[in-house]
Amino acid sequence: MPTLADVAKIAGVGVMSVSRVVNGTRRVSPEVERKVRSAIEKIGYVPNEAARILKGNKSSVLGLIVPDLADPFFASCCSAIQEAAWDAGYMTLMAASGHREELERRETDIMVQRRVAGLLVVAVGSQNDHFATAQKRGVPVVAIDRPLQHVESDSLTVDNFDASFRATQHLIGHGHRNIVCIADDERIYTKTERVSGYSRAMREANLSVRVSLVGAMTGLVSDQLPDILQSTPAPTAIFAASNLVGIDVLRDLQSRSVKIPKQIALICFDDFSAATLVSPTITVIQQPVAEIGQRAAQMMLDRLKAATPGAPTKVMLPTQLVVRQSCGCSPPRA
Amino acid sequence: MPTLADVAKIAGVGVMSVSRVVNGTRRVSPEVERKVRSAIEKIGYVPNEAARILKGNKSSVLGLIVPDLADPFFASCCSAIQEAAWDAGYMTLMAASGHREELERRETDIMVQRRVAGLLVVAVGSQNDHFATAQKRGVPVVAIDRPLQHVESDSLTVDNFDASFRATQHLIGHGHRNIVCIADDERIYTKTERVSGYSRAMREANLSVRVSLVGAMTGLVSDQLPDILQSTPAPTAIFAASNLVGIDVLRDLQSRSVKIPKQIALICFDDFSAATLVSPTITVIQQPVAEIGQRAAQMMLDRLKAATPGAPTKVMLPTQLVVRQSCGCSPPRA
DNA sequence: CTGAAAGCGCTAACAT
DNA sequence: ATGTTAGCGCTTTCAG
Repeated sequence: MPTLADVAKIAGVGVMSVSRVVNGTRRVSPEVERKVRSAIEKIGYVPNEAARILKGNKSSVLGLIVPDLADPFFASCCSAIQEAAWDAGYMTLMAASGHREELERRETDIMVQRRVAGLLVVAVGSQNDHFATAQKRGVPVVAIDRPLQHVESDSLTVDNFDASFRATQHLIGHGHRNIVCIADDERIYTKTERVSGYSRAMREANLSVRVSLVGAMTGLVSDQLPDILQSTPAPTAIFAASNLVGIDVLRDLQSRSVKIPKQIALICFDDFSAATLVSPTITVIQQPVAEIGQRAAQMMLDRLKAATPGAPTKVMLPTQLVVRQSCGCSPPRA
Repeated sequence: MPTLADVAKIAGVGVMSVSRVVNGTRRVSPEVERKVRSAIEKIGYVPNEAARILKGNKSSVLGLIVPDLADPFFASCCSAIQEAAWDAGYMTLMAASGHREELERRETDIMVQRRVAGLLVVAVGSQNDHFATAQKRGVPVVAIDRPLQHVESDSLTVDNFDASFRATQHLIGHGHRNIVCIADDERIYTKTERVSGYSRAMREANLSVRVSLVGAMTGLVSDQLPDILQSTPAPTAIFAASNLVGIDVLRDLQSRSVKIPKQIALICFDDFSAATLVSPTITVIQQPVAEIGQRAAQMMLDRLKAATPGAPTKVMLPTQLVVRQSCGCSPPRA
C-alpha cells in the first residue's frame, strides 16, 4: 500500500504538501498541486484512515445497535439513520443485539474501543451501565424508541401512551364496552406505555381493563385467543399492542371465520405492509419511522458538533391513527 | 483517554507486559498479570483500535453495500451477514446505495480507504470498476444476489432462471395456456434471468411468450393491468417477477374483484409477509434469505483466511416453490 | 519471562 | 508557500 511519504518522494515535494493537497487544508502552488496529483494517480495512493484517527482521535463512524436488523421497523430506522449520517460525512457500523443485553454490552464495548464518534441504540436491557461507560469515555449516546433506564442520555421516542389512549378512545367512541388489550409479555418500555394508555382510556370511561399477555412465557396467541373470545362479557374489540400480536390475532380470527369488524373490531399498534392488503384493511397506529431515524441522527450530529455535554435532549414524536376498516368506521369492502 | 503506557506506569511494569496481558499473546507471571489487571480496572483502560490497525494494516471490519437497507429481502441478508461476521470477530459497516451507481462507487472508495477487510455487495451498476480497484488494493469482494458484470469476483446468487422456469411449468401443468409475465423494467440481472426462465418454459410448451414491463419508464401496474387483462387471448395466469410487482398486481386484482385463482392464477417471485395473510394465500418462489447471507459471509471469511487470491468461487443456491392457493392447486379457503 | 526501542502513516506545530 | 520534526498508541523485534 502506497503511503503519503511515497507520493511525496515521487512528486519530489515534502510530505506536508501532499497532505495539504489531499485535504485541501491550505493553498498550494498550482505547480506542486499538479505534481502531487499525478503522483497520487500514478501509484494509486489512498489515505490511511487509521493513521488519521490515531492522530486526531476522532473517527467519523457512528455505531448503531438495534435488537434485530431484519425487523421492518428497525430496518427502516437504520436506513434513515445511515442515510442522514452519510450526508453528514459519517459511516455507520451496525450490529444486532438479538434482544440480549449481554450481547448488546459486548457490542457497545467493542464500538467504544473502535472509537466510534457516537452511539445510537435501541436498548434491550435494564442495566445499561455500558452506555454510562461509553458516555464517560466521551462517546455520546442517543436512545431510540425507548429511553435508557438508569442512565441520562438524549432520547428520541414516540408517544406510545397517547397513541394507545386515543386508539382505545376511538374504539370506545364506536360504542365498544368490552375491549381487550393483547400485548407481548416482554417487559420493555414501549409495551408498558401502550398498555397504560389503553388502561387509562378504559378507566376514564368507567370500563373494565382487560389485558392479556402473550409470548414465550405466557403462551401463544392461538392458545390464548379462544379463552379471550369466550370470556364474559364477550369482548367486541381488540387492541393489539404490537403488529406482531396484531398479525397473529388477525390470522387466528380469520381461521375461525370471525368477522372483522362486525363480531370483533381490531386496532393494531404499528403499521405493517399486509395491513392494506387484507380484507378488511386494518386500522393501525402509524409511527413516523423515517422521521425517527432522521431526527435521531440529527440529534447525534448536533451533539457531536456542539461538543458541549449539556443537558440531555428528549424528543417525543406524535403518532398517527390511520383509520381503515377493521375498527368499524367504514364498511368493509367499501 | 488512558493509554497502554499509562497502565504500564501505574502497574509499575513495561508496556509490553501490559500488551501481553491485554492480548493474551504470551504467558506472563501471575504477579504481573494481577498488577496490570488492577491498573486497567482502576483507570478504565480501553485499547485503541486505530493504533492496532495502523500497526497491522488489518481492520476486522467488513463493508456491506446494498441498494436499500429497508427492503425486507436485503435487510434479512444484512442481518444474517452481520451475525455471521460478528461470530467470526468482525464488525460490519453498512451503507445503502439507493440503487445509484455513483453513490455506490463513493461508498466503496470510502470503505476501501477505511481499510475494510472485505466488501460484500449487492451491486446496482454495470461499470463496477470501483470493485476491480478494491480488489487490486487487496480488498476481496463478494457479490451477492447478482454477479458483478465485467469483474471477476466471488459471487453468491440464487437460481433465478430455474426457479422461474419451474414456476411457469407449474402453471402450465395446471392447464394454463395464456400466461403473462409481469416484471419491473429495471435492467438488472435477476429480472432478466427470471424473464428468461419464464420464456424458456413457455417456448418449450409451444406457448406464446407475453412479457409486460412495468415501472418508472413503462407505467404503473394499475395502468397496465387493464390492457393486459383485456388482451386476446385473455390471460388466465400471471407470473409476477418480483414481490413488488406481485403485490401491486394483487392489490389491483382485488380492487377489480377478479377472483384468484379462478379467473386468474398468480405466482410471485419472492415471498412476502402478507402472502399468507391474504385470501387466497399466494403461491411464491421462496429464496433462502438467511442462507444467502450466511453463506456469503462464510465465503468472505474463507477468502480472508486463505489470503490466497485463487479462482473466484461461484455459488448458486436453489429456491423453493412454496405452493399455496393462488396458483390453483388447492381450493381457496381450504 | 520481561523490557527498550523502532516505526506503522498521518498531521499539528514549528521552521524556513 | 513549503519543508522538517515530533509523536498519536500500539505491537514487532531484538536484548536481556
